[in-house]
Amino acid sequence: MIEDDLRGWFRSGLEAAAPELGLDGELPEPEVMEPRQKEHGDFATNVALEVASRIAASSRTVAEAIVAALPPAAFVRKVEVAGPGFINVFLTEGWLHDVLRRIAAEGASYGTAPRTEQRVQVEFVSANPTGPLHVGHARNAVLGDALARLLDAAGWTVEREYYYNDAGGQMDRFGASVDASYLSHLGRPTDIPEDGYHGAYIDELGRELAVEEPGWAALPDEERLAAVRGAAAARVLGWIDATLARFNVRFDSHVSEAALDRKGEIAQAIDQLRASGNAYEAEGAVWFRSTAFGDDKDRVLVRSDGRHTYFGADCAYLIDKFDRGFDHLIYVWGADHHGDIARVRGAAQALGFEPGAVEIVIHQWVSFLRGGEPVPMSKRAGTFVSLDELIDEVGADAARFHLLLFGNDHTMRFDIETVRQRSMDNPVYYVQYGHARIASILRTAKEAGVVLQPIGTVDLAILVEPAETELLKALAEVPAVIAKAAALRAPHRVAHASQDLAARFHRFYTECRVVSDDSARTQARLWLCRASGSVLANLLGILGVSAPERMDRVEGST
RNA sequence: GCGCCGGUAGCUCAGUCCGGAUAGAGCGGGGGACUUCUAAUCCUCAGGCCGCAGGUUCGAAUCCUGCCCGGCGCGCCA
Repeated sequence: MIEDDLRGWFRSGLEAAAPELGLDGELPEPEVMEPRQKEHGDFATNVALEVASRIAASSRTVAEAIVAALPPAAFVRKVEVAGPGFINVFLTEGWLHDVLRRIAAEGASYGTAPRTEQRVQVEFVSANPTGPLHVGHARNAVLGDALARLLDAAGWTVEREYYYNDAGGQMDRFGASVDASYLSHLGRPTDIPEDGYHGAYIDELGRELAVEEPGWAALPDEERLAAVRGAAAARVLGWIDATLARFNVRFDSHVSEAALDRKGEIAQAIDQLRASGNAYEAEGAVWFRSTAFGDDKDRVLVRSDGRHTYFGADCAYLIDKFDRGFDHLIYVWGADHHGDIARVRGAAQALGFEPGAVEIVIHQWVSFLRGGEPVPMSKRAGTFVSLDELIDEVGADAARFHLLLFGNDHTMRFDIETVRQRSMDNPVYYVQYGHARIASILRTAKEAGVVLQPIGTVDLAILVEPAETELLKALAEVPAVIAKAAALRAPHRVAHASQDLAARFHRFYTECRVVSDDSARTQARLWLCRASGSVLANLLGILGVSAPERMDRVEGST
């Protein structure tokens, strides 16, 4: 990457100039930045400003000395000292043309880092199977999925996991609700409990089970309830998977709390905490001493009625995860769970794991609106908008892109009316259109009988128009963007990069005719188009958004 | 009351981690560009006490302190 080359170059200049400047001790790693103003060059460093305060010299003097000590370098056209002591570098276009050759060679892997053995698990969605996914799950699903794709691009070996609590009070209420419907459909009218679930899907489940498993009605209450609850949960999990598949979200594994319990892992985990003195009994319950790990309160592992809490199961689940050999664990949680961070990391530490290996990515809430009006949502009352309906209305691509447009810790608005519009309000179509346009150009060239020559034989040096150069620069930045977005767990940076790349392509399209009588220019520009399309597809791929080969105009889409 | 997250153009948001030069983008508003590879596009103009007040620094949207406003959370709920 050019930035790395420049950083090393600046460092050698700095090191060479250090003795005469009287700089001793550790030298800072020069920061390479892209100046906002073109007059300030292609790249710049402020390293002279950084070190000048350490010695009695003006930062400009320091900058001059560093520049004088810089070794010769290819691609560097001009170096100057500017302002208070910035060192600005102007490059020849050759480095940009090299980027094009690199993209041609690397294709779909351009911008990604080499695969490493570092294994990371991303656990997300993890909604309990008490009902279909609704829009409230959308951001978590998309963020977790995009994060997994992004970390994969950054070289991690990634596994995506869905954990669900199929034991506990909520599941009991869900099971009792379906059971009531089940009995009613078999001629034993039964009211759904007051605190139960009331969506239409409950009745659907009850009816299906009544048809398929009428024999359960003869079982004792406990056994029948367990059978109904288990079968209903399995069906709901099936729905959830189907919905997520439509949303382009897939998992490598599903883990059930009840399974952990059956294997005795939960009891074991709690015993382990007791043995190490990190758990104690009080008020008839078993508590984790999370205050010893920075939490503001101790937390209950086993309630006074003998049932473990979700947190108790979480401890067993932590052991389960680490036992599977992950180097790093990421939990994707909504803002309402930020208070749980300290206890989970505390538990990791108490159980003998490296707490730094447990990372929680929090996202803020989404307000769903329809034409400016808030969409009412209550899961128990069954008045939520399901994720399936959202996908029906706006499409998976538009929903995903919109949800990935903003920083994780920003609350965001999602107006279903706006996002469904194929309008300029909708950046996803802007970016996708860029890709479709490129495909269209390549088709046009093919139909015109233009045969793309091997890139090694094409004179790329004729790509010197400002629109071409700006496009090349955007392509050159992509590896750094992906690396940074991954490091910051910030897929929205990828979304913004895709918009920027699309914008630069659209400008290039407007200003530069690709397929023309000038065959040398046609060849060079076709390679630029190919590279742009390939990189755009890579970026969209990280977002889990499709890169269409064509997009037909829609009526009234101006 | 305590904790976490936001507060940047009329609106929605980048930029804050790791301080740099004249703070960016989209939408909306004004004005332009289609006999040309898709006008779902492009160009141009207007629009900013970067919540407020201090502090650190050669330099602060960015770091520190306090405050204001909004969201979320705060012992055996999930």
